[in-house]
Amino acid sequence: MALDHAILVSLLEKPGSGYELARRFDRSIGYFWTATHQQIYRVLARMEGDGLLAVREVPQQGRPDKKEYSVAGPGRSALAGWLHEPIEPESLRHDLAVKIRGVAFDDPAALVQEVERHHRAHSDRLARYLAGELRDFTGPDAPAPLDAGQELQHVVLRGGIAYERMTIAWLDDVLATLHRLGGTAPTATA
Amino acid sequence: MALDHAILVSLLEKPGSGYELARRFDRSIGYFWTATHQQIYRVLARMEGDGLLAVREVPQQGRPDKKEYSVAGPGRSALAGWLHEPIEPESLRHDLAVKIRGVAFDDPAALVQEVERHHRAHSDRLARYLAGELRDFTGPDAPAPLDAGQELQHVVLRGGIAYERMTIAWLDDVLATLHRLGGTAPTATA
DNA sequence: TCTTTCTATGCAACTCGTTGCATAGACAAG
DNA sequence: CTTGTCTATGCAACGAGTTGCATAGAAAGA
Repeated sequence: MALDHAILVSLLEKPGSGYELARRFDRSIGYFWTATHQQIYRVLARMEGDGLLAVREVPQQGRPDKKEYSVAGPGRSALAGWLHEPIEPESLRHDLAVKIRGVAFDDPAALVQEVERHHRAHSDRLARYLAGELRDFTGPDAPAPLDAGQELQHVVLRGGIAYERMTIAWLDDVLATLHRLGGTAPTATA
Repeated sequence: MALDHAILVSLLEKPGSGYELARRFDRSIGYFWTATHQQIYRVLARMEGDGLLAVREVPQQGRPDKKEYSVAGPGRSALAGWLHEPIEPESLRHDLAVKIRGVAFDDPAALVQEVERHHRAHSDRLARYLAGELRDFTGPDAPAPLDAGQELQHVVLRGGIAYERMTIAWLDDVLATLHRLGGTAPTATA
């Protein structure tokens, strides 16, 4: 049910339409949560039906009307309640690790390109995160004293950055291991 | 569909029953994948129906009979095919990060205990992983020259260790941030 | 002009994953 | 002797998440 709460947080930070939420989930919220527009529209409809959200039809010129959602009183209470409930520490689901162990029954060299591809993808993400950090929190154009909300956004972003750095270092380790096992020289990455 | 492949890898490493698989998923495979016995039984039944697995009824004394599954030829091919397909770099789903951003609309101090609880859980996991590493790979009782399969298991375990270390460091960062915002002294953790 | 792209919303079908419950024999502890 | 725990398998229902498709107006480019 955490998508519900992610939506509540995002709408509290700024009201918006399902479409806008979907794009936020591709950007800042995407550091730690992903969702497709389908999921989002479905959940918005349900939460509005339950009275957690308020809708406002906003006519626009040059583009279709949109439904702007904002958090209603009961939605705020629901979020507050959830914040005080304990949640389980999450556990990983890492496909690539399955592949790595599977390659014991196949050719280790075959996985090198795949690992390099992931290495590039994570390096790209890291670059995007670092650019965002500079823009919003640590650069010259960032607000001088950050408010509480911005401090919290920053610490979450630092988590994303730490995750990408850790993953990149591990993928280097994986490449070195595959190299040792397969005798294949790893090509340069990033 | 990666559960299918995780099961194939696990059964190639060693054939076993659904019950045994469920326990492996709580242990070594659990470094990077989780599954309940329900999921496992359902997937085993489907894969056997598709001819990917072979079953053998094993009568046991003092306990119920079990069905020992092993990988059939088509299962091996299916795994090999998947190993050569590219997969998407995974994206995170981190409930705690949602909570952290949500606390901007609540009391930051309220989250301190929750974060400390997660800190302890990850410290415990790290300790278990390190103990496993010593036992199976780096300690005096470990096999002296590791074979390819063990090298691959080790590099995956190193990934789990790196993940837990990174997470613990980040939770320290989160606690310090909450402390700064809320003026609440963080209590000692682990 | 025609195609593509962007904004904006949504249905239908499906797979994946979780939760609760049921069964059943063997063993250990109270 | 009853309760609880461990092995071992499974059904039913639900909720979460993905994929494919459909619609529709406006703008931009070939």
